[in-house]
Amino acid sequence: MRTEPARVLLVDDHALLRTGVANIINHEPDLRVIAEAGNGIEAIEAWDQHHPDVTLLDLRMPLMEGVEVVRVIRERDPSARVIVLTTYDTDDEISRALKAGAKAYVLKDIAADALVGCIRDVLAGKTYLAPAAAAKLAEGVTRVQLTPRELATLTLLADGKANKEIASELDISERTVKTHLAHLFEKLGATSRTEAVKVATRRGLVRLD
Amino acid sequence: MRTEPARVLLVDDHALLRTGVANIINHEPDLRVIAEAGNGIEAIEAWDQHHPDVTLLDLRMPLMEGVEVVRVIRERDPSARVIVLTTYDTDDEISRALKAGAKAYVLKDIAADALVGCIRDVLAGKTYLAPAAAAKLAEGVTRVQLTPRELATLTLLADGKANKEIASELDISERTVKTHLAHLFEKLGATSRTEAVKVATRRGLVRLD
DNA sequence: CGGCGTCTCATCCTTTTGGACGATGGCGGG
DNA sequence: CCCGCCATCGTCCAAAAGGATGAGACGCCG
Repeated sequence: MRTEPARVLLVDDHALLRTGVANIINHEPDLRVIAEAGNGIEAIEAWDQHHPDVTLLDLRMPLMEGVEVVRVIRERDPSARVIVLTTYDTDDEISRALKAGAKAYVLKDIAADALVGCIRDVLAGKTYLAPAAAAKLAEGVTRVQLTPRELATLTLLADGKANKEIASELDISERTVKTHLAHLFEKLGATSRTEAVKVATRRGLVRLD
Repeated sequence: MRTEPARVLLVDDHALLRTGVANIINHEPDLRVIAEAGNGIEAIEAWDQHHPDVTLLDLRMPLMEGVEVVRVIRERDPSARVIVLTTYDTDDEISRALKAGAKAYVLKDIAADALVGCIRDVLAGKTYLAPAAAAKLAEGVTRVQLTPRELATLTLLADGKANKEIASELDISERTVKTHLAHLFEKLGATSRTEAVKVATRRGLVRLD
């Protein structure tokens, strides 16, 4: 006798991609997409309603970020299995997703059978990292750890603000802003603000879009 | 009697999305995917080989940019029909794609039936713009037109280079760099280099990744 | 031919940035 | 209780950036 197929929740803001993935999954006798969601809020609702065996989740969605969704789901059920399926592979996003409790991190250029294999692995209790993602993490052994204030400063910096404006927004002196900036330059290996923004963007610490 | 189904070439570096879209298209009796490609080079090869009735094309691909693919295809056959199917909607990419000869610009969050409708429209000789894309273009009536030197300066600027380095790389005086920068600030509505990078990135004039 | 835009460069000057010292208070862990 | 990390703020100074103003050369288009 055969057991019931594993129940999959599919979350991505691109309907076209959902269709494609759903098709691949439903093609497998042991897997079945039981719900879809197009943003983070819907994802949580769907998860509450269905309690799927595994959730395929995009980061970068409207309304609620993917990492946050992972966190909420794992809060509801610490044994929940979430696979992050995304386009981007900055070391920051990868490590944040894994830290939040994702079991796997795969990129959207993955082949269909590899994705299916990954889902089965995760259902079997294993974890899976896309080679590219693993490499990014490895090189990130020298991971930058920014303090809250440094991150705040960096965010405003990337927004094109001047030191004076940053100081005023954070309600600190311009001198302190310079200190944070000096630390940022140090940690990011940059020598100027524009270079810092470039490096931070590459690493996924801030986003300009 | 019925005519042969229209032949579609599908180009995207995400295999999963190709599967999804192919599935949707092949579901329609009057459409058929006759080839797929995962990057720009393959796309040209496939086009040469098959001369499809319509090409669905992602911008942002490895090896060869989508806009360039549009250009090459339209060079081969000025009546070729290309639909750009992408995730991003910066006014710069939209207008460059249309200028290169794309017949339609749709985003990946489009619904399946809308995509099919768009393909039929284009096959019928019409054009189609995603509402979001159209809006971006409209607001971009005040489109910035950068001169070649300004763009070169902007690119190096976004790479975090100092004026002196930019001057040396472009083989001009630092003074001239400042002039270009001043013009850039003027056109982008920025007052500092970091702000200029932010605005330029948002508009799709440069990319940091 | 006579603008118009682009690219080039200059000088003068102010503001901003970033580096080099240093210094205080708080807080958590060994 | 001390050490290290974080956050805060100072001064002094040199370099970089940016604004004001002006100008010569070239090419294109009406």
